Amino acid sequence: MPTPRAEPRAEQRAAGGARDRVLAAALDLFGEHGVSGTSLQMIADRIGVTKAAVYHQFHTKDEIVLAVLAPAMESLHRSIEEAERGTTPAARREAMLTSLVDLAVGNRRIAAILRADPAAAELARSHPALDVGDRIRALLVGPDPDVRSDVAGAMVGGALMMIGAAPELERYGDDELSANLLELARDLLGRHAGTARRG
Amino acid sequence: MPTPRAEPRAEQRAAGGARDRVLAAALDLFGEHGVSGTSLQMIADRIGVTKAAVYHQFHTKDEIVLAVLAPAMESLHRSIEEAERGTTPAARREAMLTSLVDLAVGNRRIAAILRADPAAAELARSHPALDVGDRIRALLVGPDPDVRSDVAGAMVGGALMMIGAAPELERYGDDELSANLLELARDLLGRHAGTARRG
DNA sequence: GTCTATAGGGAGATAGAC
DNA sequence: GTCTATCTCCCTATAGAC
Repeated sequence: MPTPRAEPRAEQRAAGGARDRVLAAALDLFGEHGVSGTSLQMIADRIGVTKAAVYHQFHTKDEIVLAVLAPAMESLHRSIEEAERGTTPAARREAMLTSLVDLAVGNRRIAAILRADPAAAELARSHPALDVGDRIRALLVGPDPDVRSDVAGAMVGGALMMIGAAPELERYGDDELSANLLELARDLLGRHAGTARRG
Repeated sequence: MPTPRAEPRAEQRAAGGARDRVLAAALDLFGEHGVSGTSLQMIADRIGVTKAAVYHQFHTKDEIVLAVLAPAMESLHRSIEEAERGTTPAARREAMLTSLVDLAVGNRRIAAILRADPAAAELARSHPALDVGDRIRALLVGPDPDVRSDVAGAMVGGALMMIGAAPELERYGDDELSANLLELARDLLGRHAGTARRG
């Protein structure tokens, strides 16, 4: 067979090209020091090149942040659209909750980044995927929640955001963690489903 | 009667002295932009003085961060010590949970700061009050938790950290919020109390 | 794709006058 | 307690050679 593309060199194979190595290093460092606390110099040092080499891949720091967050953002967006197609409130809640748990567990470190930086969260909102807090909340607790549902929804959201930062959960695999999170979250949200009347 | 102390001037009365005005501005700005995202220039501008005036009160930025966090840290420390004096696991859990909810609700913005910056969290650990994650966890879920209790404990911890960042909860008063949080957290943690055996 | 070199600005921090 | 002025360092970002 012919060679459609040149073989990547050893350093590139490690993470699939210079661009990907930048993103991998950025993901690490954002998690350790926050986005504001991470400089391009740190990213360059981590992969053993100079700042200028990093700038050849991404022209601004914001581009790097967005590129790190993009896959999770897009996945979240697809999950919301899909959940909104559910025909009953319970079905919509269950679909959103399942996707959210999977997403949070599968991207523990990205959740930690969004948790960890107001600037990053704002940047993410410029992406057509994360001005979606209201849509997620509506899917989880309905359009007009009472206090208790509101608090339960915030607890679930907060818990999912924080799982990446909990050292005692690192020893659990994705499947085990997801199953337990899902069960407890369902419990928290579902307890009063259909009975949430006021007065 | 004599005058034991000079009257504070008008600008000082607003927040009780220059030092307190710095701390108040810092609390605001840390919440808005994170700790790393807040410069001394921003703090100085907010209260209408120069950086040098701020440096007269605190010799480093870290000092400001610690001073902002200190009251909550000390309160947390006292709560842990008190909870550890409980005579049964259930009593210790209940004491810790109650204090934790009160603390988180009463200091929503400080929780947001700790949530929002790895550097701030690390700084806080240098204070003799917040290498205490393990002690809190032991009080909430016992010394040898199963998966489910571990996840439940992390959910409660995460939820409490995030409540300051949830816009939909801002409209609730402290009492209403505390009551609902406490009830739901108790539920999450207590469901399996005494039955958490393995094998 | 990576380098050296550098521009331009804002960061934390200090000195000394008022 | 606050100011002006200044220091040093590191940041993001750019230019141009290899």
